[in-house]
Amino acid sequence: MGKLTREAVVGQALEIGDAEGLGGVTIRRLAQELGVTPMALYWHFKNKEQLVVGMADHLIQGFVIEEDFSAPWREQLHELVTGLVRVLRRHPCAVQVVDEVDQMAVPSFLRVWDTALGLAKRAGFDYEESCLISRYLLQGAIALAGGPMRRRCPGLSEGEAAERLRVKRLTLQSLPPDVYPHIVEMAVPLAEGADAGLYDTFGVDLLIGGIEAMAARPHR
Amino acid sequence: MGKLTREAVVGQALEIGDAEGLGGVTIRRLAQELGVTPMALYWHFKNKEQLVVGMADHLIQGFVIEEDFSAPWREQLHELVTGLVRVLRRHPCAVQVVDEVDQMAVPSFLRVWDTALGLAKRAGFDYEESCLISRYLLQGAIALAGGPMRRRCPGLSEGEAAERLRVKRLTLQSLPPDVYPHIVEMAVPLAEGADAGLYDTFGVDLLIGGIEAMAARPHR
DNA sequence: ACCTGAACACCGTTCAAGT
DNA sequence: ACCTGAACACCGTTCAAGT
Repeated sequence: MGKLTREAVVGQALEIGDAEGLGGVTIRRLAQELGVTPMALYWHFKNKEQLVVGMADHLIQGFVIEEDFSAPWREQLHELVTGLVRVLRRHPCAVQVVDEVDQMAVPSFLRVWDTALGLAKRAGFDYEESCLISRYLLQGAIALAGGPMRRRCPGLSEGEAAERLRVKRLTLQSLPPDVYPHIVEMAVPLAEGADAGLYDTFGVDLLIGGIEAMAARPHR
Repeated sequence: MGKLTREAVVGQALEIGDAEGLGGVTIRRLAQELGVTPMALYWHFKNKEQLVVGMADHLIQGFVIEEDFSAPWREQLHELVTGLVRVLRRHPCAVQVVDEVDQMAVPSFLRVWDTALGLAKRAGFDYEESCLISRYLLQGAIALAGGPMRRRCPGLSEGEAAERLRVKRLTLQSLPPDVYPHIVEMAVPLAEGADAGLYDTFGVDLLIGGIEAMAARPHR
């Protein structure tokens, strides 16, 4: 039995989170799977919140965009968003983790944020606006990574997922059509979610498009 | 002691949630404050999840946008988003509730969604795109209502909030400037969050702007 | 129909103690 | 420095039973 390190704990936590959702990540459960007492974890992490911060940091680690000052800012922003989405997609529980955590406490997230801020400034936005823009972008990327309706459900098998989807579709279809006409009509695409490729490109274009529109209009 | 009704339970739950955050809303706590056994609540709600669904439904209840077919769709969309943001702002815990709940299980949320879907169709988007657009809009509105950094912290007094803000600012300012140059530089606006008015109008314009950009470009 | 009592299987965390 | 044991104050939920 190897030593109990911060990385070992975070790794195991991510494994549980990916398999069963963040709800399954528990100090006691974690300790059990690591062959150790629950209280052992408290030497490595101040509390559970810090454990989740560790998970989030590990997740985003290794995503670095080099600031290429020759490329136009819109392309850089595009790359930033698509890159972040791709990184978050690598772990099923990533969005759940990043959503719950205090993002300002996650170093690797702050790095991404810093880059976004720089790009917003370069695009000509002032201080306050750059803050909004950057938050908007990162939040948007996370929402995109939550992706085509596959949200909030790590922790169920192949067949279970298909069954769940069928139930969701039927639920929507059996809604009263006079009060939810469009939802009933579009029950199929709503339940299934869009094609992943379309979803991503469309979503990113939407985000960047909104920002470009703001950049183009006259500031007071 | 009046009777224990669904509404009484939801009302008390919202009161706790507004004062201390959704984390304070507990079956046992709720029962205690209502002068009743925890198990009494299980006659009125199948489980805690359904309680939260009830909270969410109550929150969005009463927000209805009449479909005005004479107005252009962009104005209607604008009104939809600003209206939703305003409704969510009425309760400090609203965003937390709506974020956690399975939105498809909340009737009043489905009504808003249905309206958004109809407007997207009217704007000329096809089925799949309308699904994306509508999700994007509602998710965006919720994120906006989470607002200028006031996120995730119902449940602390006036002074505590000010202190927390000061700490946050200092934390950001004392970050290593060589690795987080822009964050350190913009620590003040980042920590304080933007002016609420600017935040909302800017955010809504960003959302609608992105959609208009997509509507204007040629579809394949 | 509406609520209680007792019990089950969980949580996070603290604090003193061991090696 | 690194981990354990015992205890505290919580959770959600089930199930049989009361009125």
